[in-house]
Amino acid sequence: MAAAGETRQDGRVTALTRRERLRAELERDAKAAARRIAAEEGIEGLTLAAVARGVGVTPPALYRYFNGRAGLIRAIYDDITAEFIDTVDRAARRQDPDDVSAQLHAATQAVLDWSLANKVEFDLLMGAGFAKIAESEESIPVIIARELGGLFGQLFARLWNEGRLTCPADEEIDPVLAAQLRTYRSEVGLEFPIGVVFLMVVCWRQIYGLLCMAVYGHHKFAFDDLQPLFEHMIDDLLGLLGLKRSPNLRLR
Amino acid sequence: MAAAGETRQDGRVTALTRRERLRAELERDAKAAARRIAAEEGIEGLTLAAVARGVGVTPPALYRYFNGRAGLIRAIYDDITAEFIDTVDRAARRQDPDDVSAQLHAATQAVLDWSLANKVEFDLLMGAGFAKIAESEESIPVIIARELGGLFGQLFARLWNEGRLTCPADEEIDPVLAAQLRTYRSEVGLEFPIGVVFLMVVCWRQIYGLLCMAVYGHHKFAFDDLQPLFEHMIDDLLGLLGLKRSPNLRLR
DNA sequence: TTAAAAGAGTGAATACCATTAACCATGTGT
DNA sequence: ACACATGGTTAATGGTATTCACTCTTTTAA
Repeated sequence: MAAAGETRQDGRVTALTRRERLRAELERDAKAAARRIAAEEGIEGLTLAAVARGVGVTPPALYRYFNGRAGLIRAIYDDITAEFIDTVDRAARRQDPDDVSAQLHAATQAVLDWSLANKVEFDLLMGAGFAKIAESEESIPVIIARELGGLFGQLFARLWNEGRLTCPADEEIDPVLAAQLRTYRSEVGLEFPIGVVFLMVVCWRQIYGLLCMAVYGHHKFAFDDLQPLFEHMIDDLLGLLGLKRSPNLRLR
Repeated sequence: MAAAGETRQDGRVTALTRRERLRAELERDAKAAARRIAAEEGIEGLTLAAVARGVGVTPPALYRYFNGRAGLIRAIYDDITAEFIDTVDRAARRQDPDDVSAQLHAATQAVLDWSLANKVEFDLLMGAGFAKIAESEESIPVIIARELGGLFGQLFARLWNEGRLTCPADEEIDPVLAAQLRTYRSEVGLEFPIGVVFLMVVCWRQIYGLLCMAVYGHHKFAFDDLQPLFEHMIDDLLGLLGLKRSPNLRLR
């Protein structure tokens, strides 16, 4: 019976005790159930009771795994962030490493596609759901900005280093805005002039607008498919960076 | 006691019976309480029980006034829409009637200011809250777009009629996008070429992005005050329309 | 090997909430 | 004065989060 002596000092294989394995499984299943329910019913329909039913356990049991409903949401928030960043990162890496235009294009398209395919998750990461999580936690606000900003920032850095960007000089930027850009730069860990940071923010502001239009759909009555508007936007933005649409774009 | 014979055939003064007056008052108070609670607690904290407490009545009584919680939210949605449009409209009308630049600028600033001062309401009108209401109701999706689109559309119409706009010709626009623009134009009731409609949508996409950044605050860690970014944006957008910032702008 | 400790689940209890139904008081109009 | 519509009540149902006390099992240590 007690033949389960897997736990070795050298953590070679099956270094997990039975309890740890079951715990990991239930935690994984609970988060999966939570995401499925949230996607189907919306975030307000995500109840501990429903998750408990989904994994065949009573609601109080979930308190051994998450800090209540808020803790569960926070837990899937972290998963979703990782998944989102990974998706966008993969889309960029699928391009020719020297084709920055294609990488920017593909990454942006991936952001739109993921957001449309995961509306509830988008709301949690970058919409109203974010605000609720952010007010209770301290470290949250920077996560998504740092990860996504870092990803796009690498591409902007390459453009800057190649001398292909035209952007305002430090002195031309309004002092208040300049201070904000410096804060952003240091939080995200970027290493180019704030004029380039300004370009990033201008691009993001436009992308984000299209994203919210797509996800929240208050113009859905006319713009059911936002791809045409996206095509125009991406050309605009690439132009702003002195680029043209790459002929070698690979969208999976 | 029954001396309340106000109801005349000619509805001159006090054409309201006692019951009607009390009903109107409670409905008004309930909606006011609901908006106060929503602003303080967030939309998910808006419960019928809390509203009932606020107006000194038991929860079931509110069912005589609203179709449950969803009906109450729908009711304040209509109020909020009217208030929002009125606010923006006033800001535009406060300008010189011939100064279209100032009117556009002031209206846009008013949109930002109102959104920041009424984040929960913004979410209801143009964010995640909208999507939830829209899926149950049919007429909803067009309300805010028609009202706001009509308001800005008037100004774009003047610019177009004065021949000051440069925009793509009908043939230059991607057919799918053109169809969407025509749908939008007819729903909102605009009367200029779809190239001008395209300009409107491009502007709105950018404004909306800044709004969502401001309201949902996922860049708040660096851009606490979005006014500097707004200033840049408004110059960009006015430039896109062949305008310059008006020296006669009046922001209340 | 065996006993203590830690962990993970349960059921019961509390306290909210929405919603419906039955019922009662009162204002309204004939 | 009387019938009726209106607007409120209480009670009941069923859903939710959360805490607590308790039990069973696994793990760990003597």
